[in-house]
Amino acid sequence: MHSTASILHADLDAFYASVEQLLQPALRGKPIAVGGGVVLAASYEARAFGVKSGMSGRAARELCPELIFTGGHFSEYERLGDAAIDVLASFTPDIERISIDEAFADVSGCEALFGSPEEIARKVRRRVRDKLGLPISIGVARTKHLAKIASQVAKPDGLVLVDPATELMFLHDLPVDLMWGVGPATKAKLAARGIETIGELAHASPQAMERVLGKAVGRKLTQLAWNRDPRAIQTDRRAISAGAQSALGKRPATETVFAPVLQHLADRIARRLRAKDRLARTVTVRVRFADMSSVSRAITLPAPICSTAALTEIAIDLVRGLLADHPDERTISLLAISASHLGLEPCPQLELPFALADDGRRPGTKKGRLRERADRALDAIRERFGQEAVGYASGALGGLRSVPDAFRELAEKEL
DNA sequence: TCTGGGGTCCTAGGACCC
DNA sequence: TCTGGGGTCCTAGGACCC
Repeated sequence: MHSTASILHADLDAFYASVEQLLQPALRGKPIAVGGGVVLAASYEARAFGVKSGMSGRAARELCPELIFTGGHFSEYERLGDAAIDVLASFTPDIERISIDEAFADVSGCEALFGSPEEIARKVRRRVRDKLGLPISIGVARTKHLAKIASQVAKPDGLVLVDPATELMFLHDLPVDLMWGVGPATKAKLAARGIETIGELAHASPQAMERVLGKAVGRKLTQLAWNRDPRAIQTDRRAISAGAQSALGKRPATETVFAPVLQHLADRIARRLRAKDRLARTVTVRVRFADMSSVSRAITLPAPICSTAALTEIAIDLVRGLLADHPDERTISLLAISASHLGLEPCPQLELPFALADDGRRPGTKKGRLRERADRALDAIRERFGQEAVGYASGALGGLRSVPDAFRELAEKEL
């Protein structure tokens, strides 16, 4: 790790909402929410009323009667997010992108060319403001963890540089839940022991922390509380799983309900896998019931898959078994599929037959190959004529999709 | 405020092997 | 009759992040 503060954490402020206020000047300075049925993003003016992303539109309106809802310019989010990261990348290639609106950069060694880390941060902020019209907050510190905290403290539209000489004074006064990895559950466990600041966590017994929070979390948080963060910037991170889910409201737990939804979810995932020549060996399904409790089932296959049909059948099998184990649950509110154990090899096109049952789940078998070909043909048609041109069970879902596909895609990680 | 969607990592227990 | 210990893979659930 460096002894100087050369890690930047840059984070666009209320990104989707800021883009809408940029594109629609009438919305500037007003409480706005992107979305309708559900709040996908809220402006700072709306957040002041307690409006948060994920909230139902109705709940948000109750908190803030003058809230303005707007549709999203999803392709603009992608363009502007990329452009902001490009500004950062014009100073250093050592960048780790966390999401559409957030990235780390290590600018050690850039001093001669561009000035101190603080000067670089100022330039980035000015350039993003001047060229793109968007507010971006930046934290500068010696470690990733502290830079991230600094950018949170800097928000909105600010810059915070943490001097290594006084970093613990800065860190230890802050509340524990500003730390990466401290959410509601951990915060409550710590509060129960009288720990509310990062300094109090730092001075607690490490053994006690490991007992209360678990070995890994206890150890990690103790280290981070002393700003001992060994993580370097990771420039190319690929996803280790790909999933899709859909909230259903309240629907009966019957096959006529879950099968078409699972087929749609499986198709979304399998298409992404094929597009990147990836294969999955483990399939996990999750069912959430009416009371919001959820249960999962997983299976690891002897050979990996990427066909929509195979993924669909396996998911349906798993959900059938899961529901059979929960006969009292008659209502489901969400279905999810996740594919993991991702291999890199492309789906075989004409390969050797695997010595396995010809159930279509093995890409190397005859049936598997036919499915694979049919899928690729559909993928090609979608590529040319749009995602809705042909598809599995597209009609069966009706008005189910509460969130537009374009919004889902923004959250997808590179496979 | 009855709660979207895409991800990552950790834990604990069981199966199985040597 | 009782029974060690380490390693790896798998499953289910929980917590967290953006």
